[in-house]
Amino acid sequence: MSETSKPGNFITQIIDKDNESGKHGGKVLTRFPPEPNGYLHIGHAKSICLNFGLAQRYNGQCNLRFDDTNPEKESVEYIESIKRDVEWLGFEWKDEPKFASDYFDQLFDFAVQLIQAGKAYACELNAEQMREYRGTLKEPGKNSPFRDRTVEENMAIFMDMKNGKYKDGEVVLRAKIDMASPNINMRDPIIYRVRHVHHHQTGDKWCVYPMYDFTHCLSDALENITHSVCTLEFQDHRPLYDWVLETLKTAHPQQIEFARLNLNYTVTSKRKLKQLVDEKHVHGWDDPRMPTISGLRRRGYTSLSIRNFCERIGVTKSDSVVDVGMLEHAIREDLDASANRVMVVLNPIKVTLTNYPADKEEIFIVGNHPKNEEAGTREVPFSKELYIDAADFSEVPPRKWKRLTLDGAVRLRGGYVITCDEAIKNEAGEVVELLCRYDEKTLGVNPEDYKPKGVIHWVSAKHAVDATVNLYDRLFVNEAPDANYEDKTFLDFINPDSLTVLTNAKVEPSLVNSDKGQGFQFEREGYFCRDLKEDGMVFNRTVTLRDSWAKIEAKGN
RNA sequence: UGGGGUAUAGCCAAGCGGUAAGGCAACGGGUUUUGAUCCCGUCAUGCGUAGGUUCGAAUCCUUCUACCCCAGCCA
Repeated sequence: MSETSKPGNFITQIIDKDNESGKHGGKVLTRFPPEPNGYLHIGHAKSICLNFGLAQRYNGQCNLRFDDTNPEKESVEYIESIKRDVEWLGFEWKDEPKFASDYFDQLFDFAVQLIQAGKAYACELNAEQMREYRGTLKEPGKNSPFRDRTVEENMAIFMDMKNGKYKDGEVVLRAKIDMASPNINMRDPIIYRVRHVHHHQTGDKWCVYPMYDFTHCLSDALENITHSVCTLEFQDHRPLYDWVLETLKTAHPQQIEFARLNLNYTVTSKRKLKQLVDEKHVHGWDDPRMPTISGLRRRGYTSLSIRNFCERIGVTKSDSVVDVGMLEHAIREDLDASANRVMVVLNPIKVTLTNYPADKEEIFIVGNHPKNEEAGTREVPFSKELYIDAADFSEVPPRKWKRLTLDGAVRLRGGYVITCDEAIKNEAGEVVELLCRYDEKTLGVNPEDYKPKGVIHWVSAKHAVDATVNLYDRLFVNEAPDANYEDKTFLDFINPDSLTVLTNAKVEPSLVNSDKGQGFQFEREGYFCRDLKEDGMVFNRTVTLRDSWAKIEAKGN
């Protein structure tokens, strides 16, 4: 049954109808079929959530299949990263991961069947001639001079192709369909080519490799896939998909196309992502600024937030561009509920409490989460000298200022109310230290005769731990870096401030015991996570908190 | 008339002949020891255009328009 609280889409409607008519015997078997030629990105996450989600919804299953028919571009490193990413997203594929290359023998036999049925032929047109014979979008193509070879001749050549008697590019095997078809994919498409290269799975066994259009439909059929979900650009390939399966009389999965994900301020094309990595505009595929699954993970995105995001954007056939704000909302929502709060001073300025004993120390018990008691408490040490953020003090405060200022009082989060008496400056006129008084009657209670302006975070200087904090911002300053511009490429839109490294941050001591990858809310600053790779105190900003003060400030006071 | 698709708010998206869901964003207001969260409220007489059918149309028909994809021995 398709009983579920989750909203459906046009694909679930198709499946519901299939289930009513008993088309696939009520079974649902989907597949996620990446080519292992790069790392998975947020666009793949949409496809993964869709395919595995469909399987879950209908109590079916989903295969992970590597579409590895073009070995030159592929590698085992990519295969491993893809498995890791799919698993991390929280999905389980049916049985062992599958490879199109597992079917090379059967695919070869299918090609032989086509030849024997007079539906495929060996063609020795070179690439340039092939293009000429293909025709154009508006003009029909013309038949290859090799189109009417005998079955025997085609068989002999195909065997010679397989046996290495041809060099790369000398001959191909083509399906014999219709050179005048208005659909270019049907103009005798190439189904096998000669390529003397090592394959990461099959080694040197083969020097002929099947093309996508021949491989994909048959792999689906061999696995008894019921619904073969792919992106819109394959719509024109569906007639060929159906032709191959009908001609070979195999099982016949239904190809269904949906719109791929586009995100503004982001590029999601493997070619461009690879370029960012190769040209070192970022520090690798898992750079936290990358829209790759591994980049998002290192940035601090949770798999739940990505799944929620994919669910919310929906599945349709219309090209659309989703606002990255939606992604940011998804991670804020998850982390607000799940991340423990902690105090970290990003740009420290010293505060000395003139009326606090020099040798005194206190331990405050502070809640880890404002709405979840089960998150427990932690000990936060307090002493005479503290750090607060430079941005939390202003000598000449703007209107509506709710932070520290001369003669102003403010609550130290989880601690006392303090009042600032004096700002000490260096020769350059910059404030380097604040002399304040604390009100000993204000621990846990509000003062009776005056009202603190606001609440700021802090850390005890003596107990603070130094940390490096990577402040990440969006990688591109242009909403559509991917679009075609006359004189600019996406590289021209790279945000020069996409990464700001703070090396002087002061974190509260409890953070020393954090785990790599663990997410926190640095109170009043944003959500951060301990870096997955670095051993020391290195934190990455996942996303800022929503900031209504920034809006007020921007409007001018 | 090359073929294949898509058009609902700033963005995503429900809707499937009975009178425009929801989310994001934005904007007001309330609560708050995070300018966060949370809560309350506002936000399409309108569904790409122009006609038609109908008691009734975003939904059916016709016209036009805009945008996306296709001429790899890539997937």
